[in-house]
Amino acid sequence: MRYPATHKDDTRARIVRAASRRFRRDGPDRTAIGDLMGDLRLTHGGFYRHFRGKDELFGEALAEALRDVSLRLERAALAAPEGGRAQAIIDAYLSPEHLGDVAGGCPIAALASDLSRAGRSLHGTAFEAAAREHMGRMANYLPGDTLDARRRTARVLFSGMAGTMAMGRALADPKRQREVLAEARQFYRTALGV
Amino acid sequence: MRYPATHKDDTRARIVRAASRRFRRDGPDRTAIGDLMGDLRLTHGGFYRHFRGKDELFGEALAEALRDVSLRLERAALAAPEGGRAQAIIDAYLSPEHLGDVAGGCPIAALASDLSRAGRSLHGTAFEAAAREHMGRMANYLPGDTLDARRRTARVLFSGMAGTMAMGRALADPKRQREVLAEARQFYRTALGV
DNA sequence: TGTACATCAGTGAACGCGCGTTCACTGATGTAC
DNA sequence: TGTACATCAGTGAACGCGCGTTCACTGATGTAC
Repeated sequence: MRYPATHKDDTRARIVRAASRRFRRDGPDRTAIGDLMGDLRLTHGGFYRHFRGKDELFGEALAEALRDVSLRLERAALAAPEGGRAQAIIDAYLSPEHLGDVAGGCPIAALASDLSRAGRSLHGTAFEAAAREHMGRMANYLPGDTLDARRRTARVLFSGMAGTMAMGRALADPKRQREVLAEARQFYRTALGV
Repeated sequence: MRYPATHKDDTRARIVRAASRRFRRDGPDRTAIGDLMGDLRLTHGGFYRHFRGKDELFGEALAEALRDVSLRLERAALAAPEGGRAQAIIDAYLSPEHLGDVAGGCPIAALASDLSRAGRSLHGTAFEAAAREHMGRMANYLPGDTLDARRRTARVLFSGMAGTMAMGRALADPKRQREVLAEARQFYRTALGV
């Protein structure tokens, strides 16, 4: 082989990482394979040694992005004292830093309508699994009597906060953006009683 | 003139209406001018007699869609008894009918990430005005001591419900979709105390 | 140890397609006389 | 009332561009002998 045995896996992983950022920033329709490969100083032709096509990459990139964000939120939760973990998650998610970092932020917020359009075609993909995992992980830090109730809360909370994040990013004025985030943090903390 | 004086305005309005449905259903990048004009049995060339380009149409179509939805929600509110209006709005928005009707539903839910990407370029457009109007109109039916507080609630509520709607549509199983809607209706009613 | 060969990640030209936009033209009707 | 002309919404060919995907080729390295 031309390259060490790990090289191909390495390249593949780097493509997924670059894609997860570009997809979040520009959306799937405005992300070109050529630009993506250019991020790694490669050319577009080589892409097909790693993926069947753009759709396959989209699913994987989305899943990785969500796992990333989810683990980051978990770290924020664990850094807070036991009683303040739900609040820590809400504050971390609805932070100005997150609003400013589309490319590294929550893929649900960055790609809400693309996911909605993908609809049934997402069924059974790595992203669906990652979403379930994410809701389960977050449920551990949310209030609720049963695990099921906490999972329900996670679904409503995270889809709601993603919507607010998307709308906040559409605002032109940074001051208004921060206000909306603050309003939402207040709202969700009160709603959850944390 | 070849056509009656009202004809051109008529055609323009019909283009906006068709566009508002196609944009919501397929997203701006997958909506082709040719298809759009085909909806009215016209050809693509004539489009430029009415609009400077696709972007101009996008802004107008979005604004009309939001005004439409907003007025529909207001009618739902007014059909309910005085104490139940906020609930009526939440129930109408988070209904299975709305989930099933992307093309005729809330453009914030249908186009959240496209709006987020549009960012500053939305500033000063008809859509921005329509969004402000919508939040103001809804504020009339929400709880809160001051108009400003009710407006804040409207922003959080509608961006949140839009996110939940987008995520709900991404689910493959209709039963799960209805569950998520019911959870969210419960959540927001409780949060607003209505 | 040295040599010939096989492998395969990556290259870049080419193909096909869809789409936004432009533009010369059409033809039905209103208007001027 | 009748005729010539102007108007302009709409037509459809054409242009230019970007992009996903394919494919023959490259060339560095591992392997066989």
